[in-house]
Amino acid sequence: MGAVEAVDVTRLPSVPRSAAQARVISAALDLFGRHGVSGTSLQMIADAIGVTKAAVYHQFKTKEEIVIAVLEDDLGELESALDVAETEDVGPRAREVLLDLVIDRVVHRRRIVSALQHDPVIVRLLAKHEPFLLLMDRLFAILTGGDTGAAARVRGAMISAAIGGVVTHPLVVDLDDETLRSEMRRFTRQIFAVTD
Amino acid sequence: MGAVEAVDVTRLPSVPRSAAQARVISAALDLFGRHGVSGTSLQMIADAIGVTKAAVYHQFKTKEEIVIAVLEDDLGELESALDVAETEDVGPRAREVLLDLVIDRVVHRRRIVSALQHDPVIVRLLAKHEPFLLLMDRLFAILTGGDTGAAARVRGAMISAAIGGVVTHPLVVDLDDETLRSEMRRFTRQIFAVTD
DNA sequence: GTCTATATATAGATAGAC
DNA sequence: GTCTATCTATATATAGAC
Repeated sequence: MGAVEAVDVTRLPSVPRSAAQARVISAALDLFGRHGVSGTSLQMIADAIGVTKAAVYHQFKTKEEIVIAVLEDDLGELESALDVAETEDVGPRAREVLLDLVIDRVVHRRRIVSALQHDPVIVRLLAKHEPFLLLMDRLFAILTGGDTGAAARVRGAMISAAIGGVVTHPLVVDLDDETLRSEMRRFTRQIFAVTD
Repeated sequence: MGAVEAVDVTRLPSVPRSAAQARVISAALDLFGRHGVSGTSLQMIADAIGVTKAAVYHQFKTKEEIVIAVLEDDLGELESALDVAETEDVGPRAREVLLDLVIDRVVHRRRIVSALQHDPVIVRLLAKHEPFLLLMDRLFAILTGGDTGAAARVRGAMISAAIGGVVTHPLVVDLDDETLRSEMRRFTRQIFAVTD
């Protein structure tokens, strides 16, 4: 037998993209963030790149494939953050590392994150996407410290929702990234310091 | 001059709805929550009620008018909560009353709230809707206690995002409403008790 | 990899009868 | 208040040339 690479189904597939595919993904990510998936047409994506619809369809057979490609790129970042955090033992230290990485990630892309996270099309897609569900398990394990009681889960869910949602909140739109990031860190730590 | 009712532009218009209009609004609210505004067609709304598209268009001239009607109904609840909270002086007590009312509101409609709040079409609409912006000012004034510093605003925004987002979070989907509500209250109070 | 051209379905919206 | 029928624009998607 030849050297066949074993595929690790517990991890996101890392498909190599052509330059043309990368252009589609980048334009789609921006438009999905601003208009939602349903509010973004193939024509809008094509116009943003400066090609025709047919050229986009040459790269991805369907619109859904574009959505999946966008999500795989996006979730790759989250997977990396989890890999780093898991080098620490499960516990407050791993949680702190993870939250710092996640906060960096959402602040850096604050114009896009919130809308994407709640888009009904994306929510539906991810709910049946096995590698994503495994990522969420890893994320929540660190966030709750393994505690599966109602209190720990509500706390984890609220902090997760807070971090994902705050970056586009009207109350903080005029804050610069650095201020927002540091205040988010400070407040998050304060919460854990007290409720642990 | 006759008895002309003065219109209070600082409050939401309370337009009396016919039964047919109420049916449209109710079906639209449900569908917007599940598919987003862009993902919901007039045909879907008509099918949900059991009439034709033309019948829906007889009640509302455009799709946007339906969205606005849905939001006015929805925000009416928020306005009532603010009216109640503002009978207390601005301060921790008003904040506590407001948060309890808002938590009740989002838990009661947990399947819908989160998607609606982040829908790009709705966000755009509300950003130029004066009565809504005034509601947000009142909400944030109570939430921050009038403190306009970065720390207070990030805290207010995170708590606001946490409450709006937690109710549909995967970590808590299996919790019943009562447990979720009481844990949300407990955690929210704990945060304020420590960070005030 | 990108183009023109086209097929097919469905979107939002209106006219006019009952 | 609801219907049938229809208009126009745009959606996803494909065929085939360069």
